[in-house]
Amino acid sequence: MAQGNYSSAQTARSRNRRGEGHRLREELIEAASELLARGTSEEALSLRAVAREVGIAPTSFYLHFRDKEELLWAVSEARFRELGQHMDEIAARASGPAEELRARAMAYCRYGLDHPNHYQVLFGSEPIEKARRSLSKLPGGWVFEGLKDSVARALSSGEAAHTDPFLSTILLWAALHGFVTLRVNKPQFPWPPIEQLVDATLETYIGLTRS
Amino acid sequence: MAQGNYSSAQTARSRNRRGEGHRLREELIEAASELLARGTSEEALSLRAVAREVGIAPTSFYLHFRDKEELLWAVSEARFRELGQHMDEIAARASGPAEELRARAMAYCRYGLDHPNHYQVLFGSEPIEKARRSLSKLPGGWVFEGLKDSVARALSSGEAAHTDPFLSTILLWAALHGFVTLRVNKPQFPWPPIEQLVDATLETYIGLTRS
DNA sequence: TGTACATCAGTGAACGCGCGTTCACTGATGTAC
DNA sequence: TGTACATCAGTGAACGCGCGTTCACTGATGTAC
Repeated sequence: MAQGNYSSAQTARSRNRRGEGHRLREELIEAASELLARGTSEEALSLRAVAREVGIAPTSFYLHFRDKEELLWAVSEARFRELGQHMDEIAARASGPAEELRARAMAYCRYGLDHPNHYQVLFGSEPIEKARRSLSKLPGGWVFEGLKDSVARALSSGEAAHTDPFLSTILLWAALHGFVTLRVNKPQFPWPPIEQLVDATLETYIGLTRS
Repeated sequence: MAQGNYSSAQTARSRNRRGEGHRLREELIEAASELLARGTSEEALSLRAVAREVGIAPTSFYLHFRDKEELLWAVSEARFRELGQHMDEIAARASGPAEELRARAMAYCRYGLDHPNHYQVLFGSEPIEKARRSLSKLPGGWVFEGLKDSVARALSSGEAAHTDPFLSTILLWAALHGFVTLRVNKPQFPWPPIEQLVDATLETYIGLTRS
């Protein structure tokens, strides 16, 4: 009897109860994230590897996703939620708009440096849907909006109240993105501590000075 | 008679003359670059596709490279040279340190936006050799050095002569890198013109004002 | 000047692998009667 | 309470593909004598 051998799965999987087939969808998303976290690149990630990780037959993948793109879309939704929550939590502990913005910026960098392959899914590849959407409907757009609000509060509480928050946020975002991705991709470069880079950026762009 | 069919090659290739086998090496580098320019991603690039493009048997690849990594290393050397020359040429036409720095920064962005997959090879992936090297020996390190010199000249000719050129160059580089990669990866985002972003960056980091 | 030969530049068949995707199928379980 | 059945959650065999890599080979050409 030639039985399937999905040996990667930790526990022999038992099928979901009737009406709970959708749970497999979440399992697939988390398995894909796990493989990414373990070092598989977004491009190298295969459906078969994800199925193996979950402990199902390769064909069962199609019960919940049309293809890899649809899976990665779902992964990015989940990871964006995670990044957003992470930033909100850290920011909530800060006192005052300046510290909050700094906390948000640092949380963003930490997430990218600690989860480079998840970060890559979020910001390092073209999303599937090319249709134009409003900014907040864009995948992860609300993370940007959260940052922008924080920038706006910091600006209006400081000396640079006249500066355009939208432009400032773009400049800040691009800087943080640059720090994260270059540091990940060029680890041999003599990088200063990330805090120094973030502080220098906030100081020059937003006019924040370290308290 | 079953002959190999390397149909991708434009012209039927004739073998190199004795003592000129090394020419195939250059052909392979340029073929790989061409495929990247046409949209194949760095990861998806295959030895067989490169061989097909050149018009040789897949096995002939091994006459000049051990594997794909070695090929990509050679591609990045060639493309770094190209980027450096491009920046130098554009900078040479500028008048004064401020305009020269602006020209360099814009040339960097233009290169990245016009050749996203080449840019990806240069700055978007980990190089093979992990050994620590001096900055100028790092692949493309001299491009950074050129930018740093330009930053230093602009700084000392302006009002911010006290600022550290090394740190300023890192901040500038990361900002430019962020503009390029985010714009490429998130084309649906309402980006302002690249010139506006670069000018705003130079103004805040280096203290340049648009003449 | 003629020829044997070494070398150089590349070939061609073959391999095993993992992949995405298809198709018809299975077997447990909840439900209608 | 018992049972037939529909449905749901997932299986398993099979396919063709392109890939990296191996190995022994070929055939043109320059060179030594």
